[in-house]
Amino acid sequence: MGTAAGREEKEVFAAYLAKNRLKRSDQREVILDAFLKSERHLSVDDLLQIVQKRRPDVGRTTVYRTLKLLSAAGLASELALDGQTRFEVDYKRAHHDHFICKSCGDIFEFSSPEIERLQEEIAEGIGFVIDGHRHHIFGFCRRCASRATARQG
Amino acid sequence: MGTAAGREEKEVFAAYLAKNRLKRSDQREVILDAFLKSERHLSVDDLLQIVQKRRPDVGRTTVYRTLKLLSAAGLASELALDGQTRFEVDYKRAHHDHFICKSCGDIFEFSSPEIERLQEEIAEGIGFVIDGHRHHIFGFCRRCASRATARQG
DNA sequence: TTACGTGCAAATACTTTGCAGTTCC
DNA sequence: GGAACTGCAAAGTATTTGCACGTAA
Repeated sequence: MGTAAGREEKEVFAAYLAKNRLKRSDQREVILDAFLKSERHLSVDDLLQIVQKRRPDVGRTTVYRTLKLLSAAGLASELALDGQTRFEVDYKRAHHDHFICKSCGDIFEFSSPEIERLQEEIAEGIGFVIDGHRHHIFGFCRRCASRATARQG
Repeated sequence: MGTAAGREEKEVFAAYLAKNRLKRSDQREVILDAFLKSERHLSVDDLLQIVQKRRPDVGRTTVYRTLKLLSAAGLASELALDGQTRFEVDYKRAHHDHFICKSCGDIFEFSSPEIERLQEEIAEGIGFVIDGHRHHIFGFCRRCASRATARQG
């Protein structure tokens, strides 16, 4: 397992390590593998727990450090959410933003070329050069919203 | 000073305190006054420093607590930025979002009814009920961008 | 064999909380 | 007079760093 899935990502990581004269390690391999399989928006602790099921001796510090490497390698991106950082797989994925349910915590992705275009327009107007953005929309997902409605009558 | 400017906001705060059976205090008054005058995006420490010029004995804890009250009273809103929370005056202000310069740290506001409308459309499509959003655009402000360009040639 | 990686513990940064004393109503 | 407010110090999170030891190349 962990051989076929995410093969390209693993190659990218290996290349990144080589290019920067860094070394491979079992820990990094296990962490990357777990991360690629997860396909979600993970906190460091989420990932640590998954990883420790396979290798209980992996430390939290190493997860932090590896996630940073993965970000640098262009495989992961960070999501600053209310004090906790979450990470998502971000290799050859179209840019997207997030709906975040305040009730169940679920995160839904969306993307809108129209919004991106409007951003650019506004930025140009004030001479601002865009380098990235984070667009978080908070509220209630379909399920939680209908549950709340039901409760109210 | 601090009597004419922001009078309405101060009344709102007084009303909020009364309604919740809370008490006024010199500290709260000084903090609110400094906050209203600042007209910017302040960290807790920014505000603490300003406040302490007038009342050196005001503690950081009280600033934290008062800003929370101001948020609850609808006078301030929080801006989660890279681990530090910033606060801005937010009473009867149109909703807006932020450009954040990665070089000088300056924050510029913008708003776009079009973007808001698009958000709503997308949300409807997945049955998501929007309750708020944060749209941070990172990059370089006019001044920093031109400086960088100049440096490169 | 040497530079890099690891885990632990300590340190840091931001924020909240417990508590004893003070102030408002 | 009693509940609320204050500041300090301590505790609580999330994250980073120093260090002695282990390991890949």
